[in-house]
Amino acid sequence: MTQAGKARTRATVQLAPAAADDEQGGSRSVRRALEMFEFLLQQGEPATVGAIVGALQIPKSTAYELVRTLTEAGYLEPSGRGAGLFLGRKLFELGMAYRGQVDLLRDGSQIVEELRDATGETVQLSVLENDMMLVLLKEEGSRSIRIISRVGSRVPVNWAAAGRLLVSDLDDATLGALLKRSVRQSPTGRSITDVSKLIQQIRRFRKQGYATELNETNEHAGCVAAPVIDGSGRCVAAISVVAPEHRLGKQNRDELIRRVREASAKLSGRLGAH
Amino acid sequence: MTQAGKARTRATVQLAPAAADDEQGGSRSVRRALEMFEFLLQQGEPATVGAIVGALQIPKSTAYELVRTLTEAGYLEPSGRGAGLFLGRKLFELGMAYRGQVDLLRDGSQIVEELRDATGETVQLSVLENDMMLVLLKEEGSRSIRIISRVGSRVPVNWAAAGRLLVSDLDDATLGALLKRSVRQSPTGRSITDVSKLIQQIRRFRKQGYATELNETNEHAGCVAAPVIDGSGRCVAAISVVAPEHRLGKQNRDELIRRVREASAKLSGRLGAH
DNA sequence: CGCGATCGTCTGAAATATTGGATACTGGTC
DNA sequence: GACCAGTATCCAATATTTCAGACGATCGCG
Repeated sequence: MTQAGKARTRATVQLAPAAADDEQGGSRSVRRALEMFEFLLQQGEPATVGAIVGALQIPKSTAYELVRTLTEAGYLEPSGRGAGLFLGRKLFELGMAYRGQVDLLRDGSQIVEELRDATGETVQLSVLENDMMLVLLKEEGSRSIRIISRVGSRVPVNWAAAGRLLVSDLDDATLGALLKRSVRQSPTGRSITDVSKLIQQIRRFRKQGYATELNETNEHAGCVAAPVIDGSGRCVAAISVVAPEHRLGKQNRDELIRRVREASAKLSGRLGAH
Repeated sequence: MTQAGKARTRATVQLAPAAADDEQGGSRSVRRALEMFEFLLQQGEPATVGAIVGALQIPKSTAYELVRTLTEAGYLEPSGRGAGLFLGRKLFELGMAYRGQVDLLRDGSQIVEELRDATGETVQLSVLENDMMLVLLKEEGSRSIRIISRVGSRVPVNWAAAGRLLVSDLDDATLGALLKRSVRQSPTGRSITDVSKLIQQIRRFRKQGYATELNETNEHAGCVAAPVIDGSGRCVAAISVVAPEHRLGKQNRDELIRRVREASAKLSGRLGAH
């Protein structure tokens, strides 16, 4: 067999720096299907097959074939209005099944909503994944503010109060390495990027039992976060409230801190923390 | 008659939906990956690769390959404790994205929870899909009862009060045909299976604005349901409360009916019904 | 300790999906 | 009515995945 080597004749279009998750091996079509999901997830809105082809750089015919398979199975569906496809209902069902299986989410989604209702602000539940903070749940407050993170988005841990709590379990060496890898300057340029300073701050937040942040990732907004601790004592998540600056005066802030800590303690209790 | 202008060049065989999800064509690996999801969804609990191989009847090597691809991408993940795999977090993220896009679910999940909190009973939101009733959302009540349907499960419309409302839009002919195809005897053997009787009952329920059922699918339990109507006047979903028989005495039942109707009216309003 | 059972990886031949381009079909514009 | 741009399907050659079974690694158990 002329095993023509692996000369990956990549269509030369060396566009983007090639996403890191460009693993290879295994079924190609499956990876592509997954990429389609992620593309739509990021978009946050329906896209036409043409758009998908453009974004993912895959052949038209293949894309149509894939789309058909996924659509028939309910994993994609034609957007209600307008043209284009979006994620399908089946994915919702699967997501709910996942939630039902995972304590953190099953109990967390309820507590996050309670906190949202109690404060009127946007509340998030985040975890650490791959050195970054991942927003798992978000409930919009009544007065919604533009916040940087959508559900599913990943941001460096130094961009948010919650992120700093999530890594507060690590020992100095590990933490330092993680920070060195992942720290980025925030949109507003106000977050701490110096690793040793960050470590100090993180230690303080942990001891304190909550963390706060103002204007670091978002002009005129800040957040208050508290750690969720599981049965083994590890910080597995953080609950945070995002609020506009003018509602973060001392009085309101103290109130928010109290409520956030209360909520995260409640969730920690449900996870078996003592 | 639509001018037949050009004879259908290619008899576009958009054949019947074929209840069986045994479609073929398109990427095999993708279909298999999807089957794995559905298998885990049905199981409701983690499974080993071996179990999956057995259930889906696919070659071992292929299964491992697929599992690896899916696991690396976060669509499957090793179950916390014990061995086995389960649905992964990514699916949760996608599910939430879907929810965020669909009014029915975005608003519905909130309203369902409110109703659960108000009544303490298990509340469901269901839709019609492929002749069957599909439970999209479920919130367990404080005193949980064994109910036949999990989220994602499909049951014949004659098994539940909600199901009967979901088909109440259809005209007699269509409704009759649907019933003839899909009606099954319920677990307790108590639900109506006679098509013309069912149609009568359905018409009555629709006029009444709510439906009830007792012991038909579940000994010692019953449910109360009300229709969710969208902007165009169609019944797109139904909210139902499941309760143990002893809490369905006239008084309690009337109270539940009132609350369910209230909740579904509220959701209908959010969807643009007038 | 050795046994059987399950888990997980690996291999090259066989089966299958993928690909680019041709080809219709749609809908809107001049 | 002709035309363009975008959408969607079809085709045969080819590259890729799939498959069966062999193999090593683990695990549980008497």
